[in-house]
Amino acid sequence: MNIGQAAKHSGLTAKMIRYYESIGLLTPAGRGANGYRHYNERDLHQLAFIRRARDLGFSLEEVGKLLALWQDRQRASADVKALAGAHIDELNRKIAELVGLRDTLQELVDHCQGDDRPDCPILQGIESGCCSAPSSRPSPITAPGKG
Amino acid sequence: MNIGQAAKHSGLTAKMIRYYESIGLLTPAGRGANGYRHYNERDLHQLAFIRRARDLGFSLEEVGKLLALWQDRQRASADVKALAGAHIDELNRKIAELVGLRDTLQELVDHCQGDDRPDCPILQGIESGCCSAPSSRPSPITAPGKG
DNA sequence: TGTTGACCTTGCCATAGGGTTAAGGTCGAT
DNA sequence: ATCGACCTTAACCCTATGGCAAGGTCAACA
Repeated sequence: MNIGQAAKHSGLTAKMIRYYESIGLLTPAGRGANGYRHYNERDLHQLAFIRRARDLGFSLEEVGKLLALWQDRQRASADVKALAGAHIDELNRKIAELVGLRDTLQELVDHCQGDDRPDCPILQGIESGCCSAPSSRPSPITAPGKG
Repeated sequence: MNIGQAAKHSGLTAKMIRYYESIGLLTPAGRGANGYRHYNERDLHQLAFIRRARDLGFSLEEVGKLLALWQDRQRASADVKALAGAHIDELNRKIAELVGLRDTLQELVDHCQGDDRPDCPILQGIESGCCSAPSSRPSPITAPGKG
């Protein structure tokens, strides 16, 4: 099976699969005489695993560790649990951060008339740093790619 | 005042200030005979505004719009409120997404013994996509820069 | 005067997670 | 022989920022 078919079956894109191979997340796929990558059932299974781990918000680095554990029949489930637990902690940290931002901003918005006059507590709040400013710079939360 | 001092006073870094200038977020700073940028009180005020808007999680693009509104004495506060409201919506969307991921993952973790045996519902869950998979790919949430 | 160190300049590389496009090779079918 | 659909690598785009390098400037000190 070629990369296009593997992409469709796994829910990834061909680009992603090549990228994952290039960063060593995947062992290089076998190649035909024409240079095309080919994938068997086991490869598909692995791609699907990666896809779902990504869906759960694991970074590629974490996915790599999960893959290693997945393929290690001697693994201790405690290791997996620790990895997942660390990810949950990270998610909780980000959630708390975003909630803090939202609440601060919501407070400003609630005090803004939102009419055609220029007076605006939101701008004043940003200008003067009045409201409970988040303790530190929020971690970089990138805008979604484009949709 | 040179860029280093302006950076310290605003809480940004010199690098950020140059970057903001390069992308047109800031009008180019004045230069001395030696080519050094210099900043006055008004500039500092603007830098501080940007810094606090970033702290509230606005993207640089949004900060640009906020700056324009801030400097427009004819603005309608409704425009500011709309911008802030859209940002709150975006924050809420991201929060809901992260909460969904966390809950799914937490459920898997709760079912894992976490001992030295290899049996692991977490890996099984990822493998089979058993648990309520998030409806779509989570938006890319980058890891924090480095700390 | 010479040197040292702190500061400034520009510019390139890197990050995550790809999207998009380009230039070209391969394949099956007509 | 040619066409479209597929594949290959490569390269540049995005966010927002850190890091590093090579070189110019400046103030202070011997």
